[in-house]
Amino acid sequence: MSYHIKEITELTGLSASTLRFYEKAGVIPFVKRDINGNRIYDEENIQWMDFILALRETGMPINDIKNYVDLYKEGHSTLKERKEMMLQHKAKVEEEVAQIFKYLDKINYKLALYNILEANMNEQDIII
Amino acid sequence: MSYHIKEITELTGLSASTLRFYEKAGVIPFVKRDINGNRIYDEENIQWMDFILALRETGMPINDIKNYVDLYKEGHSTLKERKEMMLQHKAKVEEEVAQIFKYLDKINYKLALYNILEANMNEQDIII
DNA sequence: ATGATTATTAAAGTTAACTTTAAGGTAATT
DNA sequence: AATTACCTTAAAGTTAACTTTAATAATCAT
Repeated sequence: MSYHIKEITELTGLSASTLRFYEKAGVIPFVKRDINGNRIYDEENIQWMDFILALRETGMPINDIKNYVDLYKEGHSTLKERKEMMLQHKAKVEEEVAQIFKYLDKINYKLALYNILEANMNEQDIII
Repeated sequence: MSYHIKEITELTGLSASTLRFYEKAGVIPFVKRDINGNRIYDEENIQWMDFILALRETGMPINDIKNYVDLYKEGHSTLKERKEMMLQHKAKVEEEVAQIFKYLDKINYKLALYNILEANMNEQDIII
């Protein structure tokens, strides 16, 4: 199965210009063209995008993703390097999530205060 | 206790220019000045910053934080509105964290593949 | 065969969140 | 008295990640 850019925008939620931008930035490799020069995406492209989006959505900069893709293009000799990149990225994301939980605690504390304030205000309504 | 900007950079990890930028953007309210016009931060400022950083580090845009601070300045009549903001932000952050976990699954899957590939390569080393 | 839809490119524009620069003021140290 | 270490402002510059624009081309439906 092969798809034109419009179908990929619907599938990924990315705009056509973003898809072109990513391809030019070296993030989406091996996109073929039809006779008119229009992009044609196959299953392999879609699988790549699925994974690349996981990297982007977890905060990996596009230039780092490009570096990862470049290593992939070089072949199996770069396997260890790519694995190392993934391990480091995973560790970074997990650290960030741990931080977010700490910050969520502060937000929850604030919400608890709001609830107490609200309760007190209701009491006054009754007393006065 | 009161502090100059240098001490606050050490305390928060934010640069002096970022602190000035935040203040100008309406994110850090009620910062006083000494006789020479230099900023003086007190405990209340520091507590605010601590909370404001929780909002920023969980992805709230600076302009939204400014709106929140503006509501706070308006007084207790905006309590419900502020609570609503916090509830929505909390929900958004929790949704984002849930997404990140899904993406981490994909990264872990990739890592599992790398481990299998590595194991197979070692086997070949032994056989050949 | 004409208008709508879809695609292409290169280049310029946008936005958020800062950072840097330039020009200057004050205060303590040597 | 001069150097050092702070601080101030306004304005310009930076970076990442896109988006928009402009000019052009192919294909499809009426």
